Amino acid sequence: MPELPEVETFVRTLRPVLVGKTILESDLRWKRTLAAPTPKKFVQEIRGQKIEGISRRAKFFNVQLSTLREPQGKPSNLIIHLRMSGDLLAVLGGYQPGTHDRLILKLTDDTSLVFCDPRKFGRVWLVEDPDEIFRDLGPEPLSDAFTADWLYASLRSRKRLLKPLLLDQKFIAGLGNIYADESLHLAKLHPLTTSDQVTKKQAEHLWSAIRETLEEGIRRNGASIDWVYRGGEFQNHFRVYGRTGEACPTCGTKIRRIVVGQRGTHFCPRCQKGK
DNA sequence: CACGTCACCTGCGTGC
DNA sequence: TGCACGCAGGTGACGT
Repeated sequence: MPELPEVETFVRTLRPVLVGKTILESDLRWKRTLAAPTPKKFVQEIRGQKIEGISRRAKFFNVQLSTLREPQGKPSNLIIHLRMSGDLLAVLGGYQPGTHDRLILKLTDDTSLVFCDPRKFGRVWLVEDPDEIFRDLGPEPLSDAFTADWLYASLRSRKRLLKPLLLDQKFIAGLGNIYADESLHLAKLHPLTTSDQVTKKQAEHLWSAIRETLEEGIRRNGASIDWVYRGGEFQNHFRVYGRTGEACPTCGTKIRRIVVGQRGTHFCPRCQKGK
């Protein structure tokens, strides 16, 4: 489900609800959802931990915890990735587990944190050092580290198709299929353009297109599609994603769909030339 | 290093 | 109505 703007929206919604609460009990309902440590260790270690903060890195949640139980308990981090169909919600009052709930954390103040994930692709880690998970990620596209110069140099230094490159989390962290297609359309770049043939000017356009698209996604509280997720309204402002055969908002040409790197890819054949 | 293919999973919409 | 099929917001492990 989520890309950077959706995760960011979740973080902003969950933060005021979760911070300060303590985890009383955990209910791991699908073992493979837990990537590390072992279920036994996880259930033992997470009990009694207090939620100090919640932040985002790329499409990951990082829930920072501190142990109140033992005097020298080490601070740890609950890392969550929703992958395709995951959902994370805080529920007040008695909670009855649903069919697709994979992990439920019972918190103080009669609150539950529910990780629901129909397709079971989502993963949860409990680690001391979040960098263990984040180490190989590329720059945050909304941070100062992501500059037009950096993007230009990085595009030129490899020879990759733009679409799969934008989806590569080691290159830039946080874009997914929707925001990659939308960014390429805004930048007027064909998804099959080879990265080493992008001009400086095009790189600058792509840089601002990525930022604008992500910022608009966040401003609209993310995109809600299909039966998963709710709340956002960016889906009502897609220019190309999921609009195969409809008119390009810029020039009216019919949007085309091709498959690139096994992913559906939407673009305007008139606005996005170059292949 | 870059690319293709498969695997992991369930559920929904479409067309016969 | 039933059923097969294609599609889905992601990523990692392979092989070439």
